[in-house]
Amino acid sequence: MKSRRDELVDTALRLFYKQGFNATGIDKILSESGVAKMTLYKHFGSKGELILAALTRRDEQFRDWLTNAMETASPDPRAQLLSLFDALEKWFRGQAFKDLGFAGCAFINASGEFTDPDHPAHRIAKQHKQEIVDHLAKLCTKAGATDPETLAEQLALLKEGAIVTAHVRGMTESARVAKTIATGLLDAALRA
Amino acid sequence: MKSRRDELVDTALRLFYKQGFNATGIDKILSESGVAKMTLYKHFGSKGELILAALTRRDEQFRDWLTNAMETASPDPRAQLLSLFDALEKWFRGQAFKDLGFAGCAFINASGEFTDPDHPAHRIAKQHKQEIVDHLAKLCTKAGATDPETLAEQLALLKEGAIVTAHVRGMTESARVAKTIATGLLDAALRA
DNA sequence: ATATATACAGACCGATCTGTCTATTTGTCA
DNA sequence: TGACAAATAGACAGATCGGTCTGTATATAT
Repeated sequence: MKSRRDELVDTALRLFYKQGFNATGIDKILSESGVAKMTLYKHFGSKGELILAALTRRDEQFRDWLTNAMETASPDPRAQLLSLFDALEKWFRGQAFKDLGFAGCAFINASGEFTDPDHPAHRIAKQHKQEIVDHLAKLCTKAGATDPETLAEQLALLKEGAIVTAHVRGMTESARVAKTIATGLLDAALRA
Repeated sequence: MKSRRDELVDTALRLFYKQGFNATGIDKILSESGVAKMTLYKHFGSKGELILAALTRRDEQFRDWLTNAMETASPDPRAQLLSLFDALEKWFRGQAFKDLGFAGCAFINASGEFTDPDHPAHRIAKQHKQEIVDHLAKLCTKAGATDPETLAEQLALLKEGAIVTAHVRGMTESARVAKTIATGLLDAALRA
């Protein structure tokens, strides 16, 4: 059973994601979640803190989904790395987070609204991206890459490019474009 | 000598880019540009139209800068394609648009705030990205690629990935990561 | 010099924003 | 049952939002 706090964070995440952070007012989050205003300000000191809580929730949710999708795909680390792009394509098609759909990456969007790198929301976004790179690097090591950090950075860059292309241009095939490039990179890096 | 309209669009672009669209109020644009409110509403029917004008201006400005940087780099189309990533790195370092600096891609940011693909601002963003892909495809053809469209999509995806990585994570080296991958792609595609 | 277009300053409007406050209701546990 | 914590509804404040309006000043061109 969900607490009032969870109800708030989930509703906030959904609205922030679909309509933007600054464009989403507190009152809409309250009415859609059925929570009273004072309850919000008891759990969070301000709208800003609710934004951070929503992003933190998204970080957990997204990384859990991604790591699970990759682990499920195959036991082989190389195949797991490639399955990243299959997972992305499902996401782009709206098959990953049913109540959210696809509206780009919440952390890219947050960085676009809060461009200052020191803004707390931007920091969370940066941290989220870094944790994904770290996860990829571990897999690259397991796969036997001679320079796992560099390979992980390359794969992560392909992932970001695919997300942006899918969102801005509505091109869900971007996942396959990225996967093709990634296949070549893995072929070259794991040949040794 | 700049018209009042240009003054408005330039100021609006700068503020929208650095602070976001929804977070930037009309009054701030007016006070910083020194233009009267009625003048704004004589030239533009609404804030929304000013947003579109600012994005249109950015589209011209950015594509002019990019094509010029690439043409200046070399007469060879293959080298021109690679110089895209050198130009990006200069941009990331704040050496491209002095009054604007680097705060990510204005069109990615716009798509993040206006997630609806049918929103006029999102449409402009999509169009901007498409025109860059088209330009790259022309260069790929000139370079002798057997499948210039696919190669252009790949290079464009690398570009988007580099931009996002540079902005969200503050990693200006992302341009070099992308360039390394692009070099491999060009080697393979132009070997024939 | 007069007509015309353009831009100015700034009051003003209704709506909406975040955040505060009071007073009431609900649920839990002893 | 009674006490206590948590959540409720909703009024309210102060600021800011986008947008309208009035009236004045400036500049150019005939």
